[in-house]
Amino acid sequence: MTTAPERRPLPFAGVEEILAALRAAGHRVSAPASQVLAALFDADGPASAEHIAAQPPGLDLTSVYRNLERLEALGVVSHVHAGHGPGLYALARGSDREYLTCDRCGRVTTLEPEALDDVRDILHGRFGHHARFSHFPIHGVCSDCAHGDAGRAHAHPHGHEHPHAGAA
Amino acid sequence: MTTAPERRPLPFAGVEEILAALRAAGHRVSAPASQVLAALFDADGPASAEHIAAQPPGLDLTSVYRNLERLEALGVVSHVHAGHGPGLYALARGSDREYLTCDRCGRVTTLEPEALDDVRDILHGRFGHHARFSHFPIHGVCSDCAHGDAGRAHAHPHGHEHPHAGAA
DNA sequence: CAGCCTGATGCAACCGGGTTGCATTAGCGC
DNA sequence: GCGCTAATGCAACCCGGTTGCATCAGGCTG
Repeated sequence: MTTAPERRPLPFAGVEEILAALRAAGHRVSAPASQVLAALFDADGPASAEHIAAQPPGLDLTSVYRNLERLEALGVVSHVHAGHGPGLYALARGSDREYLTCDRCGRVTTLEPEALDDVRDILHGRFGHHARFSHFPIHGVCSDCAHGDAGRAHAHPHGHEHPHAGAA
Repeated sequence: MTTAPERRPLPFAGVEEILAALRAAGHRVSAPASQVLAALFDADGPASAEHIAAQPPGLDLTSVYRNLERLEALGVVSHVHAGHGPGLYALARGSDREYLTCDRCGRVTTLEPEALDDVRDILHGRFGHHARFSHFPIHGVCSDCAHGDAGRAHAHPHGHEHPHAGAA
């Protein structure tokens, strides 16, 4: 799951529907698989594999990564690289989400893709570049951090953000 | 040098000027230091530490990283994270460069910062987000890869780009 | 409902990018 | 030329993530 995910996200309603899709794709539904899904449904924003593995009974990290990989191949999950930390995984309901991340507090803001259509148009017109902000987000400083505390913000004063979940 | 570089890039003319600045800052000018600088002047685009270390006599990677760190602290060098691979380092002449990178061929395109002023304005107006594309670039697919080969391109067919130097 | 095939698990080892500790080397100001 | 101290270069380590492999168990099949 290290390369850019280009498969279409699937629309789906609940865990059961996804488990059915897994079985339909020839996969088995094991306890870790459902726990990973449950964690993704619980999270309110992209979450790291480590965060997902830490859900109650305690999952093996390798298994979490392999489940995320399967789910991503199915179009049910996508991941984003928000800075230096671990990749963050989220359910890929409907169309591709795009992200803004704050380099100071680590906040990840999820956007509907249309919200950046004009930006994409500018980049395409000017450079012929087809920009995507879904796998590698737009970095910068969020409004809170910009004026709020004149610099470093609430969450992670070191600039070494450890984002496990952010805003939806 | 793992965090966002926010110091102002210095304008400078040549290696000698930088060496003088190093000495003025209380640093010593050793052979590895000059070799790193020479490699940066030779490269035509951002280069990885490994690439820099591979210059003829062969430098120790640790030393290369430490020199890059010093140079970055001086405002002479900046680095950009272009995807999953290693960080890429370049001379930071004048103002902050910004970057577009192609996820297919690994090409890194360097832009003058004014080239994205309108994009920054949109993002600031719409989300209050102060975007920077100098440390984490805009990802996507370059025009060559987009139509050219209808997909994967010239350089690194695996999508596992190994960018050591790109376009200036 | 038991059996079997095969996919999934969980552990350990490994990998790439980068950092840290530390003894040794060497800049450079005096 | 001396000596102080920064810089080097090696080894060990860290973190995020992947791979190998023996074991376990999901779920189709009879």
